[in-house]
Amino acid sequence: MPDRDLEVGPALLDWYDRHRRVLPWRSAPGAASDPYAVWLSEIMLQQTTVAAVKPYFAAFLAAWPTVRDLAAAPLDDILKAWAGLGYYSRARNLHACARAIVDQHGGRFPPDEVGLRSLPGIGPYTAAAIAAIAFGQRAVVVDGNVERVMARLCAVEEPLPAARPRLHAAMNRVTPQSRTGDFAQAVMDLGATICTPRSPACVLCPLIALCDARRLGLQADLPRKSKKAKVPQRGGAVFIVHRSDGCVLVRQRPPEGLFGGMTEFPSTPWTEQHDAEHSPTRPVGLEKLEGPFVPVGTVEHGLTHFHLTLHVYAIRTDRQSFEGCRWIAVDALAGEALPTLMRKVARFAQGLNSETSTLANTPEPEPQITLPVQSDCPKINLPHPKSQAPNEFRTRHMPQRGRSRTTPSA
DNA sequence: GACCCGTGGGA
DNA sequence: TTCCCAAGGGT
Repeated sequence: MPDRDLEVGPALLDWYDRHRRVLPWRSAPGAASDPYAVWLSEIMLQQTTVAAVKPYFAAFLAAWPTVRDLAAAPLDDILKAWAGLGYYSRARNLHACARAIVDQHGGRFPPDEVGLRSLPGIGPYTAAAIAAIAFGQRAVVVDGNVERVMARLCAVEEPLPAARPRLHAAMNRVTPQSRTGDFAQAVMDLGATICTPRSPACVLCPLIALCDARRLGLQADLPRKSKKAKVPQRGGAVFIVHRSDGCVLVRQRPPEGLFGGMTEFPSTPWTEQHDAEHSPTRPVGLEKLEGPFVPVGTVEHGLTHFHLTLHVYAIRTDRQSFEGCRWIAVDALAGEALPTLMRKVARFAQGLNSETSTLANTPEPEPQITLPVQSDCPKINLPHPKSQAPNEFRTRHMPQRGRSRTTPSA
């Protein structure tokens, strides 16, 4: 049905001209877009919601208005600004990509898919998106939205991810020769607002007359997906080592892997058979640390491949140095490259710093030490290194502390 | 293809 | 509560 394929482009572009979302990284209709802004937004939007990206996009653009500014920045500044957004390899690749643009491409983005694809952090989707949106190239842009829309439009019943080649081919057939960038964003807007994963709003859809799934009544069942195994549980102990001057001990994660390059509180490895009752094992580098360990609560955190329970211990010490660690004032934690997981831990650090530890002086009836730390997690997010970034990030309240303990629990 | 890699919001 | 999912990329 090649006629149908030709109708999709005009129908969708017409809809896009009337209903496109207004987003900070989008240029005005018809205006040229800044490749740097397009690239930055595309990297941030990988597996990340528009709402989560907005404040980070604004902060980055304010701090580093051009790719040269970004390339000149220390990686750690970028990690600090990225903290909380997740998938931190994106930030490392962002930095590497900016440097490659400056060092190998004269400070300009390659205007074609092949050139873009060779840069760190730019895969098939992002290369196509930048080529189409920023450079007006005809490219087949396929992300999760596009896959869903194509699966429904063409009633592809083969489950993902096996159906990918078929869905890419469908997008290729439907992509017009001109306004490719607008078309790609139109499909994504449609997927985000109408052709949604659950209960699609077909009555509002500009493609309703062209949609095979709708015709067959399959729209709610597509795309099919192979189901995923549930995530395992892991646990560990994390230590807030604090001095009387209000400093706590932190260290950097290894440069690659989980939370690579980010700041953390020293902790044991996170294992599947962590025993909370067991005496807390000192992390590598803290072997000389002496008790008493004061259990101050637990932190729950969901990650992509496992769920983590961290048992938090506070330890007072006068030792001046620990292998691979550094001291930092509790008040300065907000400016650190702390991932959200560690910001949850950081909540327990506040109030531990005074000479008369509040832990020893606030008797509470509650026998439980475990504290709920859930959705209202720590927005201890940072002011920005260079600019004074938008102050939508700020520390909130302190967690309530459980019963006081002054004796070693281990 | 299979895994790894974060986080927050909605149903 | 639990599960799903969001403008994916790297290995």
